[in-house]
Amino acid sequence: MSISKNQLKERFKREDYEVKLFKERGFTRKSCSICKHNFWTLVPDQETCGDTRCSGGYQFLGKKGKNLNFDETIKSLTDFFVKNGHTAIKDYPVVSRWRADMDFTIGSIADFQPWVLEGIIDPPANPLVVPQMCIRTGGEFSDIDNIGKTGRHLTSFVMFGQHSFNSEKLTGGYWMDRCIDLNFKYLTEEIGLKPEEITYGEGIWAGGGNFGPNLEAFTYGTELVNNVFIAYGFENGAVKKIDMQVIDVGWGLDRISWFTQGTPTIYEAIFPNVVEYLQKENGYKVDQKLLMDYSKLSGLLAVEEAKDLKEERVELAGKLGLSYEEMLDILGPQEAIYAIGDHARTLSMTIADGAIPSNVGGGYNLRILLRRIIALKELCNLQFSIDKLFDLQINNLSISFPRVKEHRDEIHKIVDLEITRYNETKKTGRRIVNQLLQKKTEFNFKTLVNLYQNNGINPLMVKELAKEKDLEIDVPADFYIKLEEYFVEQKEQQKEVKDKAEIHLEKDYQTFPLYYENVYDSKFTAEILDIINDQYLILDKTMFYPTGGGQIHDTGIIKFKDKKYFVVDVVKKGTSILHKLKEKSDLKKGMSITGEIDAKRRMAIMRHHTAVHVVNNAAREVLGKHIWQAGADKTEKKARLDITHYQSVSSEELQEMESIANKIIFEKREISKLDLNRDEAERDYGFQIYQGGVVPGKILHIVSIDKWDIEACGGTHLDNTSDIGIIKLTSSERIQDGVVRLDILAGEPALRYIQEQEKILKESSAILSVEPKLLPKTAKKFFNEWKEQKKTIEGLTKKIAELQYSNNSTNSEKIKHLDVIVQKVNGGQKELILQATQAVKQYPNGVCVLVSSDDNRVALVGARNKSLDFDIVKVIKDLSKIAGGAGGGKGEVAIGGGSAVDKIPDILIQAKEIIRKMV
RNA sequence: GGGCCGAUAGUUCAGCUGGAAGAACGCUUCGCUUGCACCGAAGAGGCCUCGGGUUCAAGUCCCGAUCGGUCCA
Repeated sequence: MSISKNQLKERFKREDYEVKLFKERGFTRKSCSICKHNFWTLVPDQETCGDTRCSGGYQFLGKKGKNLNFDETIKSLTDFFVKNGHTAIKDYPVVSRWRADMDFTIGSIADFQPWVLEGIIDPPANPLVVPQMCIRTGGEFSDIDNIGKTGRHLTSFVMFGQHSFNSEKLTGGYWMDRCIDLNFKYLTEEIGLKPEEITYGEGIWAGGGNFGPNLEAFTYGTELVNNVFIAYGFENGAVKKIDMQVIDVGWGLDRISWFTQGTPTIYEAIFPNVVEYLQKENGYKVDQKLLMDYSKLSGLLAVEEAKDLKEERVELAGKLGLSYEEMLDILGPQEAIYAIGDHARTLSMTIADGAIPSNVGGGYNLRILLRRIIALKELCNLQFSIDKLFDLQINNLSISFPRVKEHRDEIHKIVDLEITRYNETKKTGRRIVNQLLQKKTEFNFKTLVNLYQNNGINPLMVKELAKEKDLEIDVPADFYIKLEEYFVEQKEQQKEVKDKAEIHLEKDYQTFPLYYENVYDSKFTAEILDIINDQYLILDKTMFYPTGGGQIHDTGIIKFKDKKYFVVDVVKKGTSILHKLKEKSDLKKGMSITGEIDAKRRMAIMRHHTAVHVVNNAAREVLGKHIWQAGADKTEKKARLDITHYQSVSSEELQEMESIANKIIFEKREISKLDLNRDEAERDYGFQIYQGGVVPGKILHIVSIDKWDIEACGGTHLDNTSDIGIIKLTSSERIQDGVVRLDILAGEPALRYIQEQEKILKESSAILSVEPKLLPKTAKKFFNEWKEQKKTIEGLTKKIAELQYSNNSTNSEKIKHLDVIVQKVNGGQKELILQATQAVKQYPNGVCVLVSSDDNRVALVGARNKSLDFDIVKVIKDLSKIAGGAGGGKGEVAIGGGSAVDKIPDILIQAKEIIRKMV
């Protein structure tokens, strides 16, 4: 399946690109004198293809055209294509919940993957156009660091998708001829280009295992739009025409708008008021001619080719007649302003669609964007209000995407919270670096990596902090490259995921699901379509729900005549539902069986599942409109609901949700279920229905709780909320930044939980002989008393020790010049230490060994007077050996012990013996 | 999704190869002074996050959980 682009290129010949328009108008096919790519033009002596590099940069800057702003451009394109037989559909959210393989919508075609492109469901219209806002925070197109520097890169942009779908069963589609006709027509008639100003460059597009030819429209040194024709794929290594051939034209809407206005950069074209605001607040003005020259050259920066951007920019400065430093000085703030505008726009859009800055997933990219806004603001010492900045971008976006302004409050709240968190991190970072500086730690690579990875302090920050202390720190120039290598090493060590052994089906069977008809039914009859390995039963229809959509499968029995077979697992494979029997069986294809699901278990599962839907909206009511379901799990015993939220849920909030959820039960709300076509459902209810994430298939099972919650959900649900009985939210935890997990019990398990809690409460209060109401107060009292008594004991032990050894009449024994005390006492290790040290204080030549049997173990402590030269550690070590353990210590005090309690008398004798031998 | 780091007094943290829980600030009381981190003295304040394990002995070593931070895709 891996064929290089060059190999692909050989496949496509002149006839693959020569569309009707080229023949009719007399376009000539030429090879670009610079990049050698083929292109089509109406100007016979044109030498170059028209791409930016080959044309020596952008030629349209400063040249006003149609002057279409962002929103006018959307309208212009929409009107044109609708007029030409396309249906304009509503754009999709930028958070791509319908796809498991990515976080954000990265292209208009993503709206139709995978269901439409795989032919499973029909496109909502054919042909169609969609103004799709897209987010790209990384990759070759928009390395975040380049935003603002190249004049053309954005992290959010509208890809105005023009799509035509062609397959055997679809009608209305068109292919290359009409596509290029329309393309040419729009560029000439609507944008006002002269036919000879347009060239079409030949290219190959490849992605996702498919490929096809593409024609890029160039004019005035810029690519305006790429017409992609996805036609081929691979099968067993051979190239094959695919069943669904798609035209994927993604009009770079922001760029078109820029082109028609001829502003220095794309940023002035699409959010002029933001650029203006940021400049005005800072009294920043830049020479327009310099800016224009700079922008023209910036367009040449070959970011895509992974060259060293800095090197190129040094060159660029030279061309402007400036040194690199001068350029940064003069134009740096301008670049920062562009980037800040871009980032605020992306954040507004993504948060509005339900994303939250976090430490995992797509949320991390958002966190980086926000932190860049703050970092750039500080780096260039810019003055402006973050709130105002976001308000401006929210207003801008809301003209064409009105939903953004509905989320204004949450956007501000989340942004504020993130800024607070960032400041905290920086504060901590400052402290850590200062500590390291004080300790005169060497800032080597390892230290820098640790600071960066663990504390989020990048080398630049370290350098700055050091500077504040008048210290110069050497940061390796290739820090990030080295870091990259370090990551690669780590990655190689990672293990592969083990894949489960799966049942492979030879063919697709159709099992009709009975479980939607009447969810309270439990008995049915069916015919065996097939049985695999004598254990996996496939029926023509079934009431057994297969695991899916976060809901666990049913269990039950299959009966044939008088024989019973237990169903222990149910899974869905395509359109077949497999019933796993507990044991291998003698059932055969074609037999007629009766089935019965475990109705009690099913009921418990349904209670939990419906409860999850109820709680989901309760969360939205209590916490805010930004709440989306981020995952769920429903079983017989409990349910789990993960929701998107930017901070931990307090116990008060949890209780409020619980109250609201139970109110919905008391109100006996009806639950209706209906099957709708996917496109109809999306149209009527919006993307809110995808709470549960990816729902495959053409027909969606819509579950609707009266005036409360509507979701596309394949699970089984009750008919009325009152059937849930009771909902108990037992806990909430923040499983990651931006995601909170709620633990939910419904029905019987909820009751059992409450009873269990009550039992614990009663048992606890019985121990303390108080009524449950007084438990907290009493517990507190006891805890405080315990603490006080602990202290009293400590004080008393000390006193006892002082008293006991204060008079010389204690049974000390002279061994040579030493005053030796050997005693069996009571107490633990700590008390022994206190007593022993007290004892030797009384004798200038004092040596003390104390033994106790504490908790079925021997505790041994030895001490000597400070001024004495005597190895007490050795004594204790030897004695501990007798006790069956070991000991040690340093200097004046030695500690040891063992488990041989019966050896204590012996130890007492040996202690004196050992000491005697040592002096 | 994959890593990494951290949790000790009210706060910020130290605690080495396991062996008697510490500092600074804050707090209380007294003294000296009354003005922008005053000074001096005394004192209170710790289930060392939780649960297992190793050990005679764990704040310290190992495993797990919880919470927090951070980096990458």
